[in-house]
Amino acid sequence: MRADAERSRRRILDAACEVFLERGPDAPLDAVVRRAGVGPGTLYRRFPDRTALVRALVTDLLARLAEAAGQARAAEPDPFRALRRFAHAAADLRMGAAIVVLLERLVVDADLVAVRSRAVAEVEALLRAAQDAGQLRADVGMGDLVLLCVRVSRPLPGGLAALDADGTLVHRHLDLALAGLRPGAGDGAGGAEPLSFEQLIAAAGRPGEPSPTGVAE
Amino acid sequence: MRADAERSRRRILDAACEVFLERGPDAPLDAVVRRAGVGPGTLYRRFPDRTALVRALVTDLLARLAEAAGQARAAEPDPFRALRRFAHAAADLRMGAAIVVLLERLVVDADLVAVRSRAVAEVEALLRAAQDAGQLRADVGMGDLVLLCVRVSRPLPGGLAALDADGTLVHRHLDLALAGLRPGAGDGAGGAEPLSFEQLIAAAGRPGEPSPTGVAE
DNA sequence: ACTTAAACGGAGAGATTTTCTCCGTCTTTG
DNA sequence: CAAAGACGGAGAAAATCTCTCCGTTTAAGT
Repeated sequence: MRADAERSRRRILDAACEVFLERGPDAPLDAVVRRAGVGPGTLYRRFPDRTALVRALVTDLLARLAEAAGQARAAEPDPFRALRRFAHAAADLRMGAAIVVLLERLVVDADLVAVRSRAVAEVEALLRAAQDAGQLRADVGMGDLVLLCVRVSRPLPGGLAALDADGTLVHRHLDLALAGLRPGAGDGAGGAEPLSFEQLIAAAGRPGEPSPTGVAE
Repeated sequence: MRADAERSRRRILDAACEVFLERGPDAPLDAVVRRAGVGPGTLYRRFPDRTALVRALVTDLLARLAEAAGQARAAEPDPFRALRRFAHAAADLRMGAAIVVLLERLVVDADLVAVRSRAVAEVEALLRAAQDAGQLRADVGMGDLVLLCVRVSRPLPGGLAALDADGTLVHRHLDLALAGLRPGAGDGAGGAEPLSFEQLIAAAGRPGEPSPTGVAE
């Protein structure tokens, strides 16, 4: 692959990540094009249709997510700190959020299952370790962790996004939220069981929700 | 005002709240119409243009927000519990989120300043009381509180919204996040000063951000 | 340097979506 | 039960989005 082609691909993928994150998986590809600073032709040449783009993006992100989790585990002996480092890395890369936004749109084929399983396993290891060490509330599941990351690391709506151009606030709020996951912290977590990853996937894949932005038409 | 007119008005405002929350302040009014289950004529008769609708919505929400804060303060003697009650009420009413999404679009006139000041004062009282009682970290500002509410109570993206049709998860995660605001909790909040309300407003009103969904075009 | 194969940007046709008005019908209220 | 007013929806006009085609530019090998 030619060098400029590779560069374009990256720019498109990065732009798509941001755009889908902000506007949902039905965001105009036109917006991706503008954000990426390439011509429409370039996008459509490389990704024949929306699905191809989404699939490439998800695969890319899941791989990087698994990578980050592994690195966090290797770099931090303390289980909670490892988890925290991972959460921050995930936020930086806009990973959790993008993945969740996008997963629902895809027919999950074998390839995707493979890369997803690897990512889930890595993160689950982090979570388990922290819980086994008694450094993380027992009533917090993978689903809770992922959703927390999604919620905190999503770009703020509208002009508020400008508040956090450099991501300082995301990290600040992520730390605040993580503090709530320590064993001693606060009041019980307002009812309900820990949320598992399976529940998350089940909801995301649920058919019959026509609009991806969640608006019932 | 005729009874059915009043009913339509409410349905439109409620629908607009949800829709703007999910799709940003540029969401098609058409979507509001569909969600509200009224005809386009009805919307455009009552709200001549987008601005009129947004203004009415924001005013309505700010008033309810102030109301909720007052009630929380009256109902709970314990300052942290009062704050917590308020946060849950705000989440239920989708208030914080909607307000923040919308504020930026408006020329802030005297009316709006008045209703906004009242709301801010009420919430600030809650916050101060909790801090003075030593039940809330000192390094948390109004901005942090509001943003936390916004982040946690925003509808989840895409199909994930279905996970939380009844709002159970929002309350669960709100409690987790609030737990992170207790004085003892966790590690320091990843650098940075407390975020004030003024900073929030300044960012929201910042001109030169053409797209309200935050996509640079 | 030069050739060639490949990638690039952007104009623009066609399809789709969104805005907003007009009007015939139905509802509230006195 | 009459009149004033509200309602829904069809649809014209405008805006946006998708996707293709093609002349120009760029990278890589000789």
